Amino acid sequence: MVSTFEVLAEPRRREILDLLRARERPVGDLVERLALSQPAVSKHLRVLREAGLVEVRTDAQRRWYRLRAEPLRELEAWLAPYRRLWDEHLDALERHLDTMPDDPEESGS
Amino acid sequence: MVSTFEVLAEPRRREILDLLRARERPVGDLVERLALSQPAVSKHLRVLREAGLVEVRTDAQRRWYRLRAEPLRELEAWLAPYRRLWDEHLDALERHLDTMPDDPEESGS
DNA sequence: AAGCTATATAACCATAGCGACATGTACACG
DNA sequence: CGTGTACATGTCGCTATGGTTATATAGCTT
Repeated sequence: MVSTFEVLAEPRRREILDLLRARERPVGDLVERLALSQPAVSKHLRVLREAGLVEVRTDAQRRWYRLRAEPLRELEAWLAPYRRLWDEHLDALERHLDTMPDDPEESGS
Repeated sequence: MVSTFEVLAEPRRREILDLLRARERPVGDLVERLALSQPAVSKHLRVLREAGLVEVRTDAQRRWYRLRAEPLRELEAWLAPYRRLWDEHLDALERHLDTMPDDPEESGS
């Protein structure tokens, strides 16, 4: 099994998800937009499927792929504790700038 | 150059960041806690450094590594549009459950 | 049933990533 | 100034991954 992080490491797979964010799409549609071979796209879709990031619906020969955002919560959860950190750093920077004297030439080069 | 996504695909690197979230640490400390060889850890640290996810401070022979959360904003930014999606889906589920009649036997098997 | 369409799978190749071991480098200390 | 400590870097082997080409599968269509 592959973690959500590894699945998203692939730029093409992120592109696919971005495309599916707009709407459900058949494979051929993705192939066109990604300028990638059909088997390559199918392979990525398989990985995404096994990670639960997409669902398929069969309609005659067409397979319509749809986004499933739920596994992205894992990302969200991991990221959460870091969010406060960059906020803190920004605050620190602001405080720093607030206490700076207004002589930009001073510390040059 | 390596994208933040690829950098975070490695479980060990996420572990390293998680450790650094608590406090600045020298390499040896990370080696102990990760049960990984020192060169392996150094290699991961190099990747993290080049991605701007950590900073080093030299103190005699020790190198103290510190977290830099800022590049994680890229993740955050990518994730943002998806966040509403899983919220929407939850809402849809809730609405669905609200309109369900209370006869759990009906749709069995 | 034959043939076309849409997609999946198989087989193969090239490359990259991660690990371990060995070695280089920088600093402290006696 | 040689030795130990703390870390980085080089090299190598293995495995995994992503791409391509060829082929299998499934469903219309006539």
